[in-house]
Amino acid sequence: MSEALQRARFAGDLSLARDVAPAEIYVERPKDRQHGDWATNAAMVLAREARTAPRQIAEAVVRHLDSTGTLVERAEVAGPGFINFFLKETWLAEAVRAILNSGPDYGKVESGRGRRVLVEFVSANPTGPLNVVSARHAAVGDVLARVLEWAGFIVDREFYVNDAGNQVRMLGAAMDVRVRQQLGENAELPEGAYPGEYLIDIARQYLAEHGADDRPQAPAPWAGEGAGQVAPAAQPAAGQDSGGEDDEPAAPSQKWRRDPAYEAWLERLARFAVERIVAEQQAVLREYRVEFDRWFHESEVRAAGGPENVVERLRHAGHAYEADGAVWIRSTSFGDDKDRVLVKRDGGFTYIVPDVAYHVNKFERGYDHLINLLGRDHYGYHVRLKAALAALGYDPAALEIIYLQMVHLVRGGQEVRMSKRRGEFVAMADFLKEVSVDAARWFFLMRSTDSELDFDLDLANMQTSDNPVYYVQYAHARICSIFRQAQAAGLPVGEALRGAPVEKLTEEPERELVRKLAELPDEVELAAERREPHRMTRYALEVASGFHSFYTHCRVLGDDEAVTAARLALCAATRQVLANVLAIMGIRAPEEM
RNA sequence: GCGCCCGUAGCUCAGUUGGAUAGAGCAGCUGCCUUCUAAGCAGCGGGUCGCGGGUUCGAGUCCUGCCGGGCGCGCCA
Repeated sequence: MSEALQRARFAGDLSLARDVAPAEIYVERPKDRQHGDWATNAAMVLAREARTAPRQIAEAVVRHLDSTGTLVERAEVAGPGFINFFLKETWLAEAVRAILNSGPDYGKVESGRGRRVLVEFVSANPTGPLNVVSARHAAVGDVLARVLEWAGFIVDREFYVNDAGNQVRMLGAAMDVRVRQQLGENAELPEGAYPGEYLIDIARQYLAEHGADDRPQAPAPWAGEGAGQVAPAAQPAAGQDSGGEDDEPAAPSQKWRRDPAYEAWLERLARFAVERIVAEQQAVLREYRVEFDRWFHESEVRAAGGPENVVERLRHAGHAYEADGAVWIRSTSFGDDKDRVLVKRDGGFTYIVPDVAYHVNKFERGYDHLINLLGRDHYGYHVRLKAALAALGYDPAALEIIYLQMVHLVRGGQEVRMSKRRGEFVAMADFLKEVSVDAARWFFLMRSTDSELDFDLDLANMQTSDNPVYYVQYAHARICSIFRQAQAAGLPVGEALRGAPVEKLTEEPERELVRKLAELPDEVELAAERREPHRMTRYALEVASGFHSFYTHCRVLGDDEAVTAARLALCAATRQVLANVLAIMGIRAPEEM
């Protein structure tokens, strides 16, 4: 329909102004119903070039407008030069039929044109359970992926597991201590190790499955006096984690010697722990209705020599150099404000190298576009990553980083501090015992990604009014209830409604509701294009509101057979739209409440 | 210090890339259940869009300078 408007408009324009870039010309739905169903600012944009008053142009355009064969009833010039289009009444009936015909596919659009997109999100470190912050990332990432799918992209969801490097070694060290403690030995966590209680269970499991016979007899490398080699700074901080861990342990001050047997033992312990922790993360995310197409392990990239390859390619391309005993990338040539170390003086890779290798891998898998969701505390990282990828010859514009703002939990009007050190770390699994998945997903989706989010536990838990999730679900349940009654009364339901006399929908609440339902495809397209999944919550509320208003003003099951059939058709269309938009959000559409 | 984000009703936030009279929920007040779910509907009150300049037919939106809050600037990950 908007295409028809475009064509009509251009046909009118041509007689007046010559080629004009239509970039700033748009057609939109006016906020005020007085201003028609659609409006365009074309005349005002053209005014300067045509050196003519906007109203004069608008009037000329309207005179030349040929709307035969379109849904346009008439066009009016208004205000400073807006052209307002009023549609024929029949378009409302057409809209209802279109929804019923498309069913579960209603709202899908083709703006993605089949392009392949990889959305990487959560990617929390495999060193502990997921926290509440990950729940926001999971909801936003998953729904962004769904929105993109509805917009015609081919989407894969991926979770990057940082199961290599120093932090994993620290995990092994913490495991070693927990194992010793299980064996009744007096052991203390080294500085920088993970203090979490969860490792106690995992240590117990390890002993149950493997015993401790292969444990090296030497004292722990961080406890001894004769430290040989300088250990790398070991702050097992957030990694590509979603952030929110503000009280990570400090880096160890003592030296740490490297004993091969001990390193191997730590490696075994760490691998065991990572496996358990990742399995736990997978279970929690599945409960949260987030399914990843792939859990990509950093160790895969490492094993394939990815990091070495990246450094080699950069050297070869002349973008890497040596200084101060380290290897650097000349990222300043690609927009970074300083060069970055690739290979540390001790021979280890900095975090970015395997990460670049991972992104090279993504490109090699044929994706047209990459989207990463990162915590706000990682801001600035994208400059480095893009610089490195550009240096390797990839298009940095194909990588898109979305930063998610912080989450604050609120209970009883008070902020719940999320702090590991103070023992108030809120695990996602515990969080989901308190809040339903539906409510959690909704509340995390509600805000735009670059807005901080206060999660009100009291409100999300409310099973009564005030809770927006229930408001929307209630609308769906109400419709289902109507259909139960209709069916019992032998009225037409399901397929039979396709032939309903929907032109009988003439009451204002009915028309308002239809207009809202007709917006779903546009909403999907906008949400996908602008990466704004939070639009879906807003839209769902508007649909629900439109329905509740219709419901109280227009009796569905009435005396007039034709009106009843038409209203049932409207109910069916509304139920379909609600079901579809809830499906996009991964929230249930209950049949009764 | 440099960079980025945020600042809109008492509170939490929308605001369709610069459009017409700035919206919603919560909180407050007033009405509406003999019939399809009142987990609902209708209405009232509530604003210097942080402050000052600028750009233009037109600014919450763009530019600029301040003010306030947050985050980032490691041979950490």
